[in-house]
Amino acid sequence: MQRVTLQTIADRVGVSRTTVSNAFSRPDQLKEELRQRILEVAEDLGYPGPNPAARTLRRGRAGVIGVVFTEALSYAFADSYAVGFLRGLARVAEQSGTGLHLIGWPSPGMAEEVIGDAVVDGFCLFSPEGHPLVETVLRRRLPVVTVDYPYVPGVPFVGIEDRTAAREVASYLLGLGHRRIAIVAAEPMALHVPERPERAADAWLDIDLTSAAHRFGACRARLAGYRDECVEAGLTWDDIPLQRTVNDRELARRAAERLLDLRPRPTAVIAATDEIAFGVMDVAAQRGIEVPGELSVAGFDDVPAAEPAGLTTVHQPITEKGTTAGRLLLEPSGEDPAPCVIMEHRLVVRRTTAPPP
Amino acid sequence: MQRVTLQTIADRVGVSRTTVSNAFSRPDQLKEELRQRILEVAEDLGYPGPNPAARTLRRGRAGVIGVVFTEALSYAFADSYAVGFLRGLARVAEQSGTGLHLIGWPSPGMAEEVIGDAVVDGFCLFSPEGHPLVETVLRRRLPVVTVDYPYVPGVPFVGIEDRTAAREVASYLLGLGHRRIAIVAAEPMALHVPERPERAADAWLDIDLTSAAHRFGACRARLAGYRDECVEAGLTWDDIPLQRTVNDRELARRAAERLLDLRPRPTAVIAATDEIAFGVMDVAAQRGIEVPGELSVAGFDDVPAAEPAGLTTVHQPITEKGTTAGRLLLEPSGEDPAPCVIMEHRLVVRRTTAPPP
DNA sequence: ACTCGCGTCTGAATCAATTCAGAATTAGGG
DNA sequence: CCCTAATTCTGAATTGATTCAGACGCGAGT
Repeated sequence: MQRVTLQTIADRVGVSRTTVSNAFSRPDQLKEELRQRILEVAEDLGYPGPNPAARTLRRGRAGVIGVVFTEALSYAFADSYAVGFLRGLARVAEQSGTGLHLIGWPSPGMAEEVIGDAVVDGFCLFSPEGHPLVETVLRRRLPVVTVDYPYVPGVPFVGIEDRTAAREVASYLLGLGHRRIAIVAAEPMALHVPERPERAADAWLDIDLTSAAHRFGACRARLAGYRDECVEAGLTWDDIPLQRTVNDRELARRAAERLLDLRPRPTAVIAATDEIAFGVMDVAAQRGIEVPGELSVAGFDDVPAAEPAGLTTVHQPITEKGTTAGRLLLEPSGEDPAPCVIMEHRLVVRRTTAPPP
Repeated sequence: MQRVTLQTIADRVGVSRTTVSNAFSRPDQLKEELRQRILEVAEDLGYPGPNPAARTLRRGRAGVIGVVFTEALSYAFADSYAVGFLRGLARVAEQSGTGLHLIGWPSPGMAEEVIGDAVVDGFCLFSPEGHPLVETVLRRRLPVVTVDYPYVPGVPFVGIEDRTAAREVASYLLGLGHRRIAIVAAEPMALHVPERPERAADAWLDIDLTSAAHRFGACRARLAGYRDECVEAGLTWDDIPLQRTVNDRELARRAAERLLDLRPRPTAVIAATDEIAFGVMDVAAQRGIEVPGELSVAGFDDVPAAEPAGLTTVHQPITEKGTTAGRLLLEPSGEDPAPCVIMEHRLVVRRTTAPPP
């Protein structure tokens, strides 16, 4: 049997295709009686409704925005920061009847195709620092908003002062008297090479300082902030134990193990994200190291689990970032230069930090 | 300026539209040299790549599946059960380069349109018990898989034995010696009317027992299970304190307050979901009621936060449900009758339950 | 009787690609 | 030099709707 289209119905009812189209999309354009008859025939024939692809093609509007993650989606859903962001984004998207098309980066090459094939009206780039996907998305020449770096000229941006906030964390711990501070940095999975020597981080880090102000990722900015503050306090950067990992509790545990194996053991660990901080605390708990008695731990993001866990961290308005990004995308201001929203952050001191023993 | 299409490029290069199309989609169909020239001109003209809507229309395949929630999306992202499920679904979707189109139910009417306009190859209905959206989705006549009820004949299904599992929870608490057991049931937001008298639940509940085995929602099945077990143990159903709420920690607190106000106070509360159980524990903590010393609390789902919280609950394979649903949708077996996957569950006893004081 | 306007409905153009049969060109072998 | 086969490219049909100018009939106003 042939597929049922508007034409099938039109032929059956004895009206034009246009009229059938109107029956579905513009009820005021035809007599109610005829409309009912058309709808009835449509039902009889098992018509699934106007084909969305055809409709989108003609209308030039999809009613969907794409949200692009630089990690696999299955991974994004494990990250409560990403989920909180999505929550905010979903809120504004829903209000305007806009759908959300989620796109992850499961493997090189695959996402490029998905992005090229995404039937969307715009993209939200989530924390895509230095990721090849940025190019792919920009090529589509659709409205874009970037969240958490990089700042691309001409593209609206939502973020916080990561570097400043990071300094505040370091400053607070230094103020408590910590001198043996260790750092766990986060980097995108795509760039993560577990075997690489950790101090190669320096090259990675240096990019921050030499290139244009915003041309680096949030987690690199945080690392730079930690460094600024430590160096200013008189510590030697090269002596500060540093581990790099991805934003995943499980993987972070390995990095934490290496740091807590050091002798003398650090008295404080600064983690670039809460998720990583939890990994550090897991290892501490497992080894019977008391937090904060013997070890202070600080995170970043203030995800929902941070509060019950008593984690000292930097609070940032996660869902508000989502709503803001959504609004920038759905109600483009046409401003020039593109709007660049920097949101508030604040150091939240809880129960995982204390003066060194 | 005109929009740039394949034709624009074709005219400029002096080849046919077909050849330009091939340059993008079938590189093996033309000489590399010509292809390079075409790509160059495309770049010059700012061509954003083949239009996905047109491509989808012609190919008849979108490479996207729709995931339909019966609550607002912003709400789904707050529910770690839903997020865990999505995580599993995303895993298999990504492997086959399939995108995820998330659709919530922000308000009546809106979602219908979004579903009708969704450019997708199939739908996953997430826990849509008795929801009007089910009809809307089925009308699209695309492949569908349902998760957690209702079981629609002919539609593949993934779920667990909610009713049996619920009995196990009740049985366990009864076995500990509890007799003053209270229940907090969950129902979809769409059906939730806060002012309605609680015992009207009976009418709601009775539907379970009179209609076909699977024709009710997961949370109703759970409630039925609690009842079965309590009644069998000799309790009078009408004497058991019952509150209904939606699956939200915040809202659950109100229900919990009402239950913990009762005199004599229940010695155990069974919550239909973990999220609700957390709400109950919040209130208990706030009032200084000791758990499990003075009050036992049991949940359902075993979301990630349940373990650290020590919550006694029913474990179900959340992400596996997602991967299974994804597979049923992406690799349709064509089996008849439609596959109906019932996954394993297991009562996990932790630290929130103990014998009554 | 004529025109104006209104409510309904139609026809043809359009959206931007893919597909497939076949034409034109090139290459190789005898 | 010619025939065959492979390679490279083209034209026309197709995908399923929306859109807009205009046709048609009908009642009201002049």
